[in-house]
Amino acid sequence: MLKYALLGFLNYQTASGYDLKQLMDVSTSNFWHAKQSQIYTTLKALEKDALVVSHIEPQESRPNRRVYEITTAGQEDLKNWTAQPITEIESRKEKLLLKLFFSAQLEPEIILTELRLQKNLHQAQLEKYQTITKEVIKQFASSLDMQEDAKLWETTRRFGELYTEMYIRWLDETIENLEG
Amino acid sequence: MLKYALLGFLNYQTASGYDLKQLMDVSTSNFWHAKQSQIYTTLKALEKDALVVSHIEPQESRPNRRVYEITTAGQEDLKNWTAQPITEIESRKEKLLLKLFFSAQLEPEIILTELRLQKNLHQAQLEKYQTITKEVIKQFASSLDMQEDAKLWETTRRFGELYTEMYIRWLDETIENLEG
DNA sequence: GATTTATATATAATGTTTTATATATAAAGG
DNA sequence: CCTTTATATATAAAACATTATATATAAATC
Repeated sequence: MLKYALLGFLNYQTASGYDLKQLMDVSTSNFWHAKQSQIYTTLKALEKDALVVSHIEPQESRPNRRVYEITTAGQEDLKNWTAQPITEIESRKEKLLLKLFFSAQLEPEIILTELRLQKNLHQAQLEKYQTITKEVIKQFASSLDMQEDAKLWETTRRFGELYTEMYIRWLDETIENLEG
Repeated sequence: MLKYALLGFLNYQTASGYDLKQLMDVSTSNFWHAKQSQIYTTLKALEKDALVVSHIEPQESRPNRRVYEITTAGQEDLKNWTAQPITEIESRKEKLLLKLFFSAQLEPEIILTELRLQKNLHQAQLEKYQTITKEVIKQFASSLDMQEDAKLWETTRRFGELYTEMYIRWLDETIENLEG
């Protein structure tokens, strides 16, 4: 799947592995993230499959950049993928819930401390979605002149916002439940 | 992490790989799922680490069962893990959002069809959480006489409910957005 | 002046997860 | 009667993802 995230970005403009890591961190990390090492190895695999090509861009006083460009085959592959409907629900993995499920023997105070910490983290995250992420989308929309595309980007930001609000609500309910 | 899901269940009662797969499917699949093959290989690894022990339970007219039992070391490991706080936010992967993010070139009707399909799937899922999952928790609570533990199980079910309601709300918003 | 952060790529080793396959029998459904 | 579903375990192969490490320089911060 990372494959398509990378092709998706390269379909807008050429980019290095370093660029792509940063792009993902500020835009898709809400619903798709990757480590640097995976991005670099996946780009290499994409080039082997001729879905992208790269060339070295020499730099003075900075390490040289390997800049990737999507090929026609890459664009086709990407379009095929986006047209393919998803017919199931995505399954989640939530370590916190797993731990909670098996925490009956723990002191309630220990659980409560953890839930309160999570609340702080999610409140900070919510603010990021409402300020930084919103701003980043605006910036890209105007710098790339992609107001139409930005509407879709905004829906994914909105998901992050709603999700985090839901999470905080669930934490509040659960905290109250354990306190009472 | 699957390791702790398995230890967590075995801390309640002995079980075979087959049992554990079924248990997870009806209880934790909302926040932690695993394939049969991973469960069997992880159980084997746990036994190698002496966190569980197994013995064969012969059956007539059914394949023999390999029944696992948690060891004292396993119980300690589990307790250490539950006591260890999680200090970050869990990151999600949502294929649908990734696809949507890069779907600007697609016909809006194709996107809308997909979102409407997802709405149906999530509505069915919501009903499951509100009926089947709720009932399963009640059953386990009374058959194991674990009313206190069941309160925690219920909070995880509630997460699934809230999450799915949120998802449907986001789908509604997004559908309206693309229609308008 | 020393440390940290940012720029930039690359790969080895390890860990996690999925897909696929093999085997065998009984019960249930069409 | 035939097919599917349920019971039950096991492993190989592949795909996906994380952790760790190496290298090098400039800018920013303490």
